Amino acid sequence: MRPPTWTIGELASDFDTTLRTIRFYEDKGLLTPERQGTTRIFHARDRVRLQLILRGKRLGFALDEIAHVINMYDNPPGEAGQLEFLIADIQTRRDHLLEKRRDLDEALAELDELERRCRDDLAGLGL
Amino acid sequence: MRPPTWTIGELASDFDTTLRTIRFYEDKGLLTPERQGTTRIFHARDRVRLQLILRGKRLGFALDEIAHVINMYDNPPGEAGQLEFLIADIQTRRDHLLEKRRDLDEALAELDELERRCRDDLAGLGL
DNA sequence: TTGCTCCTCACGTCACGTGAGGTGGC
DNA sequence: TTGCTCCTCACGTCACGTGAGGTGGC
Repeated sequence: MRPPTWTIGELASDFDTTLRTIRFYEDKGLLTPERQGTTRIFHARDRVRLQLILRGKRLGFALDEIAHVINMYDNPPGEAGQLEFLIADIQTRRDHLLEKRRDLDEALAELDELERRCRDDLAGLGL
Repeated sequence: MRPPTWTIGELASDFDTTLRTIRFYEDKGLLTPERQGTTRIFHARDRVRLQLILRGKRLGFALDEIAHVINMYDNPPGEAGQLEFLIADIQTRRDHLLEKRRDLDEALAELDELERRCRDDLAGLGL
């Protein structure tokens, strides 16, 4: 039973992204695939990291920030002061995400309102 | 009673953005401020549009898409076929936003989990 | 041999950031 | 006169997109 591996093309289609993007993340040090000759071989760890990176991007974070977060996640510090610092950091990130959720809910409400207007207009035409 | 107007600096600080960003949006045709000499004067319409643009950006939309949506919003079409097309468009946009909300909730859950691990580690150190 | 997937440059693009240098009214 | 805010280039940056040209195993 070998642990599973993936090619760059498999990861790209699994997560609906591009080869270029994955290579770019490697170039930035966010992914560290094994090599067989020139070809990249990805292991489970990089697969998980890619998923986290892409979700971070969809939420509007910069790559620097994402790198910071997934590295925290990979190895939380062992010292008390650093742990407390990390907990504070988590709190501000949570606040940002909650703000983003308010944005989202407002946008959804406006789409509902716009659809309602459209349906009213349609009904008006139908007379 | 004159209708209110704003300078570029006022809008930038009200919405926590930069002069450069606002000028860039004008350059792209998303904002159309009045001019007094070279100085820009913004009216209520552009203020509202700026708010919508910035929220769209925070949600990760491209400027082209945002332009499309706020123009729909400004003047919904009068013809039945176009109205139905717009309603379908609204539906796919809503789906995208709901997907984004799932991303958000997952990220929030993981932050909670990370914080829990940190607190456990802290408690372990405290013995 | 043909297809398919992989590779490395390297220039282009989108959405601004960041000075450089200058103007206009309290 | 000094400060403040406004202005227009224009080059830099971040996160990739998009070919150009080439390699390697079924």
